Amino acid sequence: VGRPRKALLDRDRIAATAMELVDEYGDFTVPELARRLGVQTASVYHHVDGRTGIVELLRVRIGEAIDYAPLELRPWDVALEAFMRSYRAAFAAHPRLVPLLATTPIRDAGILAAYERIVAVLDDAGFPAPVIMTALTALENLVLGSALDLAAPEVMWEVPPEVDAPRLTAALAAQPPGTGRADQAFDFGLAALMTGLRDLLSRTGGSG
Amino acid sequence: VGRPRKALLDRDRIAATAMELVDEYGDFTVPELARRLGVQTASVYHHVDGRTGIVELLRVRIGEAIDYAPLELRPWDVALEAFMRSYRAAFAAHPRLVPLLATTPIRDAGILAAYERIVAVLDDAGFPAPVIMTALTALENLVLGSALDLAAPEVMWEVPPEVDAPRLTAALAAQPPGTGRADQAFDFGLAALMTGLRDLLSRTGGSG
DNA sequence: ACCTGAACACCGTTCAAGT
DNA sequence: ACCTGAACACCGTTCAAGT
Repeated sequence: VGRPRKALLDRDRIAATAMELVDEYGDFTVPELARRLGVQTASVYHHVDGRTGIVELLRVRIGEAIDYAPLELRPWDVALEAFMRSYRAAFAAHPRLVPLLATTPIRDAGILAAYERIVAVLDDAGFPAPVIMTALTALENLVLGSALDLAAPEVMWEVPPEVDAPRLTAALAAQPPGTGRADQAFDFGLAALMTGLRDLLSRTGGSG
Repeated sequence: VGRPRKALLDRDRIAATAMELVDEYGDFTVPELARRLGVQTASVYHHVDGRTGIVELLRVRIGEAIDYAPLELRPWDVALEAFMRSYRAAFAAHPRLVPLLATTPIRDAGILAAYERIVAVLDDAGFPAPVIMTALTALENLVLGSALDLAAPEVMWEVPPEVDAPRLTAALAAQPPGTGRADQAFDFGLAALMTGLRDLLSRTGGSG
């Protein structure tokens, strides 16, 4: 009872344990978290700004898991595509966290710095200024939409027996087994967006 | 006190009022809902299967707001693109509902019937069976990712003053004013996916 | 069948009291 | 500064009691 000689808790341990709970149960509560940390619920509040603050810690963690090195690659489309893959991979490591973060995308210094670099890459490549934000938003939507898909149980794509949907059932059966449906959809979407961007550049921008 | 001669509540009024609350506040609680319905909290439970059941009612409502007529159009790409727009428009009418539904996509009879028809359309157009589910998933990801974007406050895309991101700031300033950034990103993404699908068909499928 | 009032377990959060 | 124990408001849900 009273302050221990060495602190029992710190933000890192809180974040790591919350992440464990989300990975296991898809969500967390502060009492649950405290129990796992071997501490009283109220103690947690001395280190973070409420439950919201813990979710923010998890958001930052995901942001830190993104590998920004691909942005150094050239030409622009190789850099962009590789970065988007690393962005999505960070979510894929903790799919059940995605719905908790989905309301508001990551807007920490790391992501903003990455976006600054992406804008520069697109700008230098010759994209017209008015479309750059459109492209960036479309790419982010792709990553978030695909990340949500990772969180959805595969059962979501099963046709209930009482529903008569023979061709949908056949299409489901025709999927390459084992290969992740979600991964393939992301690959397809990313390839399509990249082609769209290259087309756009050759039509409206370029060195001419 | 006791049962009234005519029922005060029904599922439709519950759903409509819950939708009002979500539109206004971005969420709802059962006591809030009961208060607005002029009824005791416990009364609500006689008509729906808990709070989860109410969310399901809202999910169904969104599904019913989708216009399936575009699926009758020809050729296949016109039908598909028009349907995806109507799908997304249903979410756009209640953007703040999206995060509540995001965890699990709509899987009611209407959507399954629509997907059955889309699969048929793609199949008849000549798409190879193994890629049809990939295409369908990519399209759904686009709609859900863009719908989440609708729910995000526009402030999300502001650069905090302490962050040095001049080119991102410039790109934000170069956006066509008034025109929805979210809408344009959806348009771009949809156009890119449609082009990707047409390319895929001409390479792997077709009447040859 | 449908509404009420009371109850229960649980959650997020605060705060005075201790070291 | 950091942990505890107790407290508070609120939420989702249940249930016996009434008509």
